[in-house]
Amino acid sequence: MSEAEDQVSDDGRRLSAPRTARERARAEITAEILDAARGHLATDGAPALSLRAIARDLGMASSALYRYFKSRDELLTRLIIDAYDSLGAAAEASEVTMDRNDLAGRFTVVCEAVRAWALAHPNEYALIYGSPVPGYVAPADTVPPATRVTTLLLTIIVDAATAGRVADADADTQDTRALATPLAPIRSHLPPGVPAPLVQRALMVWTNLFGVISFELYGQLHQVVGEEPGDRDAFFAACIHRWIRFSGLG
Amino acid sequence: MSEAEDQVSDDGRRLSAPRTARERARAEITAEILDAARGHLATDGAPALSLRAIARDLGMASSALYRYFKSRDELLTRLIIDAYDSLGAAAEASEVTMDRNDLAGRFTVVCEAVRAWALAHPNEYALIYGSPVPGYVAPADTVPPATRVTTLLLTIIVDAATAGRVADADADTQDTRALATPLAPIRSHLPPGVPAPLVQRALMVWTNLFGVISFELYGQLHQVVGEEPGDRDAFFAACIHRWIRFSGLG
DNA sequence: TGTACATCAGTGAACGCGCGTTCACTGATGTAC
DNA sequence: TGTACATCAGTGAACGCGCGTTCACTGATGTAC
Repeated sequence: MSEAEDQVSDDGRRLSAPRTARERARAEITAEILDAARGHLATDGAPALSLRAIARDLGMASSALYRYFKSRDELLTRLIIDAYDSLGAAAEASEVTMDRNDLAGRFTVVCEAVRAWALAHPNEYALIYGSPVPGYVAPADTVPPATRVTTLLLTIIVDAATAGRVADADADTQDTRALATPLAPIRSHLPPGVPAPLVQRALMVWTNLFGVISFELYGQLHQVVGEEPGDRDAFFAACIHRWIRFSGLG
Repeated sequence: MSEAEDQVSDDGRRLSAPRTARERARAEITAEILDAARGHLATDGAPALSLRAIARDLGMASSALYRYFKSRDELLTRLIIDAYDSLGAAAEASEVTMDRNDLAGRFTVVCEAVRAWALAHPNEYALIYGSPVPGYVAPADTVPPATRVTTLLLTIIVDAATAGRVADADADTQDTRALATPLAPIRSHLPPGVPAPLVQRALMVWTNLFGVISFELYGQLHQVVGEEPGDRDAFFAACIHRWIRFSGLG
């Protein structure tokens, strides 16, 4: 690892260069396995993900996969981490294009990026935000990538608070004390001084964002919100609009 | 069917009396199969639900199950319908105990009943509100029981609106026109005259309720909201409090 | 630069398992006369 | 009330399939001298 640093190839493209042909091939085939796995994810869902089916796709013996992943669970873990990272990267990429002072704009593009990613990768979304795969327990290294989107959303709302730009949190203050202990875990990751009621509101927006997207994806909006082009977009836009006001961003 | 009406037994208990021993046995064994299935659901989740495992539990040949259910999918459908009905009944039972005029109270007990049911039946909850079981398509008769909780929640908010008890929906009116088409499906099931922005807010509360519960159940609140006794209760209570205000109930 | 040895990718057979569904059959329960 | 026939529940074997994982082996790639 310490020797395999990034290099710049002759034509100037950046690549995280595996030096030997073996390492290069290994990286490529690992990527092919993951791609094939994501293909099956999209068709059959995570619980039905089969190493043998992936091997068949790639025209190799199923036992060969064990040179790349120790077990089916390790493959699943990798897919989960990659999905969180893919979603996180998409959200972050949208967010950095916005003016730092346009808090409502930053928030809006993050919500839209999350939804767009979910609609484009429904089974990867289900893998990370759907019901857990039975019998699989996510190891600890899935946690950091999982926090990227959460962090992004909370940061925006907290940025507003620290800049003194939050709207009056009205009667919220009445449960400030009741929320101190329950919200302690997340508040320990935030700068000090963010009032608990605001964190509460931010978490509600966060859960609502994924709640709406999950309902849209899993068919729960059937016969509730129209399915014509633009109907769900309009509904989602109206959600964003109200989340911004609810969390004091605009 | 037309002959198998409800009857009252000698000791006064009401039973939907199957007249013959055969019909009685059939009803009992059907119930045992469903109970065993729910047991496996709790352990292994819906995708791994196995007819053979259920048959083993009941000490009968796996082929015997086909006298009760045409296929695994039919069993799943029945479990889904029963789960929606069980949740709906729990919510309705809580709601009717409240004073009709106490809108916030009615709303609160419904939210609490839904969460309590979900925590008590996590895998049945996942069956109906989690990622869909791959390869299974829910038939039309799962739709009516699915609407019970939704109807209940929307009814309360709409009751408030028709009684002129909704708080001013402030700047909401600006997207009244944009929401007309997207929200047409659900509004066709509501009394006329309920303003679109209010329906929008009601749907946001509805999606948020299930979003919060799903996150709690699927472990997404880990390191966000405390896990000590009462922490999640307090967080949820604070959610309810804000939903009531957000939807104009109090 | 060439050779000897170590590392690694990939094979194919096998182990042991579980699954949904069908089918011909037996024996008990219900029904019509 | 008794008998003959039809209906139904349950059996056990079988079909055809798929799965994750292990193992001894071959042949190619990489490395040290």
